Amino acid sequence: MQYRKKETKNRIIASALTEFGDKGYLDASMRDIAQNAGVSVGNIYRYFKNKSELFDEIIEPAYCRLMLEMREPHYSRPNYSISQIDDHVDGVMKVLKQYKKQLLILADKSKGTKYERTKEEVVLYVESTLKDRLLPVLNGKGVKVHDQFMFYLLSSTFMEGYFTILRRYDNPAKMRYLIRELIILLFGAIDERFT
Amino acid sequence: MQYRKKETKNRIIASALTEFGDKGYLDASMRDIAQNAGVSVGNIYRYFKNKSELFDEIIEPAYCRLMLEMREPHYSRPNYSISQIDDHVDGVMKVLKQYKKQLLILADKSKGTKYERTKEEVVLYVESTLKDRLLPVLNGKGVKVHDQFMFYLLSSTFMEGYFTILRRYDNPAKMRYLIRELIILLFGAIDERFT
Amino acid sequence: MQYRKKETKNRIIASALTEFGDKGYLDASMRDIAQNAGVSVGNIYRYFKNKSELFDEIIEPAYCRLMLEMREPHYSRPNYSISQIDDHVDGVMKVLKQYKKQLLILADKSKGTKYERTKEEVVLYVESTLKDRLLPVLNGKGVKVHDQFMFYLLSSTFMEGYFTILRRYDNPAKMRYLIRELIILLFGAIDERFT
Amino acid sequence: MQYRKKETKNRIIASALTEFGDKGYLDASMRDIAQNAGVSVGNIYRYFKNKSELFDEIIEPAYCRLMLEMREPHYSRPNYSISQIDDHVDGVMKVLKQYKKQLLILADKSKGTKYERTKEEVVLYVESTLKDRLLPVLNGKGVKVHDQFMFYLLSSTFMEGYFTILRRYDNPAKMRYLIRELIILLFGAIDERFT
DNA sequence: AATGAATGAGCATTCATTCAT
DNA sequence: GATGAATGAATGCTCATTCAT
Repeated sequence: MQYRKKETKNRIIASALTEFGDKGYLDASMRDIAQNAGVSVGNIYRYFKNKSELFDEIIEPAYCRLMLEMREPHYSRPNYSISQIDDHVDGVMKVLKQYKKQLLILADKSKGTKYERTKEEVVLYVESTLKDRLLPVLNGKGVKVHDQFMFYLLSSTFMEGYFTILRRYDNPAKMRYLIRELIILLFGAIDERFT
Repeated sequence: MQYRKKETKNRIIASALTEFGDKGYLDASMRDIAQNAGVSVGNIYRYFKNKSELFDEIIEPAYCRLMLEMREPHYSRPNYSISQIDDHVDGVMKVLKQYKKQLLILADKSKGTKYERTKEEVVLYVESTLKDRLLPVLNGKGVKVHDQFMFYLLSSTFMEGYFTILRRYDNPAKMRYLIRELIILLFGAIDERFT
Repeated sequence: MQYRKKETKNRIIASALTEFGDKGYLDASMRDIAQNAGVSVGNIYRYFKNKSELFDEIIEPAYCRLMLEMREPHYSRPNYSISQIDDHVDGVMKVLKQYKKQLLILADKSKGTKYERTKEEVVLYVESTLKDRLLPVLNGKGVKVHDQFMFYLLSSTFMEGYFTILRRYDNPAKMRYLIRELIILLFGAIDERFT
Repeated sequence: MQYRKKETKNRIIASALTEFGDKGYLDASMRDIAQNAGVSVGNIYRYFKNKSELFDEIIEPAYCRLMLEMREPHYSRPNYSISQIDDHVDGVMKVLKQYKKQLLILADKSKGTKYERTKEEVVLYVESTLKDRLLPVLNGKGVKVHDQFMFYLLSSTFMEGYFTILRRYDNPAKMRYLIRELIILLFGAIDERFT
């Protein structure tokens, strides 16, 4: 056995995930986390230095995984097709299966933590890949993009679509279907409008 | 005599708008609102009965205006055109000019108040007008909509687009342009996809 | 006209009398006193230095009058008769007509002020006159009083009887009748028991 | 392990009893209770939900015991004798031994709580038993009672006598003796006067 | 003489965190 | 390893008092 009991730690983490997901970092209560974990308040502090590090330890793996995933080439290759969309969705689904709760917390419940800008980071990243992919095409066709904020808007809108799906569904098949539709809706759309 | 009364109230309101906008209702601090307004804690309570009514008094006019606006016929008429989009954008712009900060608070920072479900209300309303408008058209064309959640997703995505624009811009002309683009992007898109 | 407007001062005093009588010194609210006097908060402080001196100024005359009255010889003459009781009641009634509210405040609502021990003072004084009057008689008859606290108890009981009457009735004739009955009840009683 | 828990609770209760007894419910300060108990403010709230429940938890047992005691038959049997007085005194003494401080708080320091009318309740109850017991006797003797308020006055006076004894003495033998004297004084007296 | 806006210390209560057991 | 008792700073709010007008 290790220095800390794995099972206790897991119960704390599970309880914290729910609490952070329900109330957000700032309004989450250590007492409630302890209670729902069936653990004493003090004992949490044997496993985690404080509320902030409890949050970090729970959220960091999801954050890292997300950052890695975002850098996968199939999110930024310069053209896309149905099969590429499916690569994309496959990749996303793998992350979601492991980290759905954490990602929702990252998106909306991380105010007051060092992760509070994660959603914005992702949006900015998606925006930049959108630009890389679409601008050359548009320039090649002589289209002048009047407002580059449209890329940001599209990116942000896209991400919110994701989170809307995440919040509603657990069924992977369903999620996969809807994400696919969302991509086609938005990026089918943007290609047509700009090209 | 009124002796600065109006000006103090305005300073409190301005400070509260910022505080609620930054931290949300629950995490906003009356002490901080007072401090940033350059006013003593106790003095706030001359103007507002308590934290909850301070929030209400600031947010309610925006909420009412929003609800009225939403019921305007040009948001739900059964077909749309560029000129109708412009009606829509005109209406929205009038609300935004007055209530931008308040609407952003309504959208994301009103947890713990009676307004906490406003964004969801609006999304559901938009969803239902979308269905009313598109379903007959689609049925008329023999298109079978496989998943009605797409209406919700589109509605939610649309609203988030709005709020993204709001957060970024203050210039009305700019906002008008972007909202117009957003509508064309999403609803141009959806018509094509479903029809 | 004097330095301060008499009428305003009177309105404040009347309002304060009611407030102190209802809630006692500590729980009385300067705001409420001002409101019920139809006067601004700040203005009270032109007439009275602070809450404590407002109380003092209202209560002091009654206190002084009470102390004077208590020293009147007919309260302590060494024997008593129906006519002496009537002297007593006459004296008391004169004080009550002027100072009923104040006396009730002195009795029960002066916690936190320098008058908080007034009731006790009076009880002790009555106790001592009781002793002066009865002890010689009792000794003369060879009666041994086992517990001098009985004098205190009788005195205290007597005073509470007074205040019970005061609280209930405003009609002087009624009060006079009841006070007379109370005296006969208690002091008729004590004479018989001890003699 | 319970680790001082019981002892801390007792210290809080003791301190609260003193504080409520000194200042009354409304003016009692949780800070002061904590300080005098040698406990931090927050810790009180581990043991008692709030000020109101701290008061209730301390006072309720005394209140219940008092109400039970009051309904004992020997307080209302239609005639009385020395032995019955001793039953009465025995009963009262048992309550007093346990709940002296609480009864004094109930009597004078419970404004702002659900117990604020307890003394009045008791007085009214005693008044009604007095009437039940004396009126038939008086009617039987052809005595006309001119003013029924005398029953209330006697009852109130009697109760105040009780509380006067309570405030002064802790010695049970002493209290027993004085209560006995008080009853004989007042009810010896009343019988003679009315009969 | 009067107003009522403004102040700030005080209140009851909560909660992340520490620590004796 | 674990408990939960204890701490104290922070919160929303009130109120006697002061002061600019």
